[in-house]
Amino acid sequence: MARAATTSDAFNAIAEPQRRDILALLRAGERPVTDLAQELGMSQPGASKHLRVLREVGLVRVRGAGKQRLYGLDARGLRPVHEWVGGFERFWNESFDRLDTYVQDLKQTRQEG
Amino acid sequence: MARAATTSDAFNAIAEPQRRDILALLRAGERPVTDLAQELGMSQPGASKHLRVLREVGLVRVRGAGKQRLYGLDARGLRPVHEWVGGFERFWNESFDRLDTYVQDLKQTRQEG
DNA sequence: CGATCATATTCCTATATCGGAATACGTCAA
DNA sequence: TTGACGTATTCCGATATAGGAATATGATCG
Repeated sequence: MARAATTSDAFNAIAEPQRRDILALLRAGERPVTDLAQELGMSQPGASKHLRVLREVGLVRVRGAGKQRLYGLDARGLRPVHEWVGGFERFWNESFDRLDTYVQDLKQTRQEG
Repeated sequence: MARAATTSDAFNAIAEPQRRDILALLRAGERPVTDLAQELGMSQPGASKHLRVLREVGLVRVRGAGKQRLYGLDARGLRPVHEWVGGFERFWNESFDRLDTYVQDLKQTRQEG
């Protein structure tokens, strides 16, 4: 098998830097495709494709506005990502000396299972 | 071009669910490959490959212990991820006037695939 | 040395990407 | 309708994956 689809979840969708850039831009409000493409220095089809991925994982919503289609942020899908990564917070806040001690501590008290 | 390498950064490395599982397990302390493989129901070569990716992005470090190699967590690389995602926190916590407006809009306009 | 355990790498295949170019689709204005 | 604009899709090629099987490397001990 190959790598999981970019559309399989938010983790995969935001692995692409350009898609992260798009999401960041959309915090300022809704925008049409061409706007995003120009601002981020990518082609219009390129932007459309990235937006399709973001839409499929639910990180972005579209709304027709005349000739244009306005893309807007829907950040709710990022919450699980934030929570998962947040589960490691104590580990990057600890110094490595303390981390080693902590690890040894765990080894000794691993009886609990 | 193809998708960015899984080893290009933490974002890509943690896009794979099994690698996230490995990292989660390692919070309890260092572990040898076979241990991880068995606990997560994957093959030994499979675990080794995932650990290689994690090591290349610096999320994991190894230390030889006799015949074994103990893998340990180095979560510092997750901090940038946490911070990036955290930049959207107010958007999923917000009461979301804009989103609500948008939803009402949808009811009036036509659907979108 | 030779045997054995622990781990890493290689080879293979099916699949999925990203980007560019060309093109199709959709909507509005005259 | 026609034309023009905004956007989406399709086709293409190069690349890279995850996983299984087989094998290679490494370390320890008798």
